[in-house]
Amino acid sequence: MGWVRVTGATVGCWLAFYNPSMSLDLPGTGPRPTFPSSSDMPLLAGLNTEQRAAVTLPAEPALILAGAGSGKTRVLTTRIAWLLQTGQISPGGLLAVTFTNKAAREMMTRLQSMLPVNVRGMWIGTFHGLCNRLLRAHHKTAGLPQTFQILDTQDQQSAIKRLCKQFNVDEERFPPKQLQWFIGGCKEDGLRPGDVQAHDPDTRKKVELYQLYEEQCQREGVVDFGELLLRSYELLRDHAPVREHYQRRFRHILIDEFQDTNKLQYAWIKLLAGQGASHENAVFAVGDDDQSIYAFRGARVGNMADFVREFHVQHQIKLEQNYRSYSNILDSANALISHNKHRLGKNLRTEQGAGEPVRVVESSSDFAEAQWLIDEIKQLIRDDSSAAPGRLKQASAPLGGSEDTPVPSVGANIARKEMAVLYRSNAQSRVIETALFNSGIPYKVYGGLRFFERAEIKHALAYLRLLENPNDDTSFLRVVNFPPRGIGARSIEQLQDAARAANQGAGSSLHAAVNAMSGKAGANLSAFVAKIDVLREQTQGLTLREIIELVLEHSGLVEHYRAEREGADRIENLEELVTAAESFVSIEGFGRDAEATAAAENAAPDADGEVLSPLAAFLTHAALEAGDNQAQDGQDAVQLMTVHASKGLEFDVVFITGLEEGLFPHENSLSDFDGLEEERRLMYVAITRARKRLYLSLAQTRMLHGQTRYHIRSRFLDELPEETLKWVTPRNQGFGSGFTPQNSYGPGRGNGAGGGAWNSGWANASRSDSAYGRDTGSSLSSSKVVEQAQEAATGLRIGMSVFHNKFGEGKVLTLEGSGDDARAQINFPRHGVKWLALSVAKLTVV
DNA sequence: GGCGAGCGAATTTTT
DNA sequence: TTCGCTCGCC
Repeated sequence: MGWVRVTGATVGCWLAFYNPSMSLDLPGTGPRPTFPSSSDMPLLAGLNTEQRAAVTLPAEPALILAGAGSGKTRVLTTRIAWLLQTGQISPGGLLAVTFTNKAAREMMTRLQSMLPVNVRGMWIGTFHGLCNRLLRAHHKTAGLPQTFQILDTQDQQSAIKRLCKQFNVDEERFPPKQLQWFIGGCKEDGLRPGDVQAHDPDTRKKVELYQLYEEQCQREGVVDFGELLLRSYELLRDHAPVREHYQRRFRHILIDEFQDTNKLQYAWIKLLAGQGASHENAVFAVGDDDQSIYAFRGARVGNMADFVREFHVQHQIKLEQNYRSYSNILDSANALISHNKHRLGKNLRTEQGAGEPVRVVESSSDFAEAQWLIDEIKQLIRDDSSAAPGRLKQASAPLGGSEDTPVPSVGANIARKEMAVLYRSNAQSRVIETALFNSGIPYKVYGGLRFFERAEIKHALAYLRLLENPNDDTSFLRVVNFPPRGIGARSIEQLQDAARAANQGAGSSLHAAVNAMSGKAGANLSAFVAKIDVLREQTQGLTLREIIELVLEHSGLVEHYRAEREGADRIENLEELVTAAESFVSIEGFGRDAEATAAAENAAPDADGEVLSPLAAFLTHAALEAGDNQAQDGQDAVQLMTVHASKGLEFDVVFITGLEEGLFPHENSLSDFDGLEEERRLMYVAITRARKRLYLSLAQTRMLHGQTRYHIRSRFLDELPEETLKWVTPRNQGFGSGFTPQNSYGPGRGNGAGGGAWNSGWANASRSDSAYGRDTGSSLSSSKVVEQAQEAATGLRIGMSVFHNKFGEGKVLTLEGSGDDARAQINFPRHGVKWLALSVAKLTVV
């Protein structure tokens, strides 16, 4: 069965992220029914043995190791539904945590389709969403203003930059980026400035800045993402009544993607679960250590093992039955991941047949790779009527069979949106995009700016935030002179000085400091502040929509963009903001509902009883959910994304591109063992996205940072079992042999059995270049001349494989000089890139 | 205050 | 190569 994919429709569940409307049924106060035997329950129909076991586990800590495509989300949601239906828990008594809003939404949508339950009241959401909810309900206890604003990463960076300027920090020595990373890291480890061990001057300085940053945030009434978690962790840790209330309440805690939790998140869960306390709530953790690909941002796979140990987990269930892919694909994935040392151990299996072999294609360049991709995609889209002989229609016969038997071919009639082109890094998409664009194939790239991250939207939000919280200096600075109103850097500097000096040196917000300003600067600033203050008054009692419309008009934003040449899109987005607010309100039903909601929430001890205004709620929503990357879905388009972005998705056809050493695995990750293992897990994720057909592709040369780079093929290709692969282009040993781009794949391709076979060699470089409307011919040939000269002088060629006594086999990357001065840059897979003087080094051509 | 030259950096990313 | 940021000039 397919996955329910929720796209675009962000409706229905916003409330759960910021505004509680839980029912008051606490565990223990509800009925305590007897459980029907599991086989009677329609909920459980269609689950396999392991899935069913997981769903119906008793209320004890459990770890579900859920392989790719094993029905993880289904198990999680069915578990919740089962707990509810069997009366073991009331909707208010469970907590379900996900990493993304999308996952939370999907869970709620599915849950709703299983049970007639009001998911809006349930505590299902992201870590950040739930922490926000806790902090809003207990803002006084947590030491925050009720209307605290949330800084996203951009805001945080500008806040740090501002701080650095103010304290004359040398930004060369302490780049704001690095400080941001440092602060985030401390918070993730649960460390306040006073807790950080600093043994060197640099660290001491950073800690000092961390301290100052905290003070700044506190003064301004803003919290960053890390703070949301840490503050809520501390709230629970330091306030027993609050902690005990929630511990009593959340008898079941379910966590999705457990392998992605960081240290603080795990600690938070332990607190809520009452781990180590007299009674423990049932933590149901679902995850896959093989799909842990976020160590770089703090995820700790080790949490899985810690969880098993610390919670004395008795129930570990592996979901290894895969419902997605054919076995050639799964066997490849299994074989690859078996090269990792640190694993909990798991092997995917399928009842579908072998399916097609995994196709491997080597091209001469990234351009040729893109061109090949286009041709292949065209072939796949093509209607059956024009399909080449040997290509079968989509399988209707029983699936399976070896490579020899007719295989369920996906050779034709594949929807574009069922094809995904994956790459390791975003930079790789460019060439592919250009090629797709020129060939007129619709495509959609994931990544990039999201709706609420767009400059014009952030400007509008800044005005709105100032209405809610005039002390928000980040927002103040963002719009004080946007649209331009004659307030330059000098005025702002003066204002900042005044703010610092205010309150006997304790400092004040910029907004408050405006009074102290005089002269022309003072007049302009006063006018701005007055505008904000008037707007605040004018918007009293208005609906959210009216507030935003008023602000857009009076801020001058719309007017400003109207005068701009390319402002039309921005105005459109601003209009979209009104629409977003509108639907936000209509879905949340602000008003009666919110009152009731707050009342319910305040059942918690020490809860602070105000209702969040619709505007404040909307601003929170905007910060916690940045919105879709690209709104125009609905169109049938080829999907382009990084491997990271593909996690959790699946497609009939998957192209994994750029399988070259240095790219995938990425060179930056090669220095340490863990890095390489994470790259391998990344590759594992990529492979397991494919349902029916998988292509692995690599290019011998690639434009990177404006230079042509030579790569050898990824070690991952060599880690795949030969019998599941089909090398569509000849498999070279190493590299080098026959590096002559004269070969063309010519007109006769695409006629092989099983489809996609291709005659020989690589795409003709000039041909593919012309397809992009670029003429790189001259530069190609001139560099070729140089190459040839060097070849003659050294006896080596770029791309050639050579053998060195100490370093082993390597590939020639660069040649320089001639005669005794001749040297070569050689990439040795085991020893890295070396420069060798050819008069000294003994090299043998392989 | 706006614009253009010049410089440096350039995995992966959600909240 | 290309993007984003800073700096300096008009």
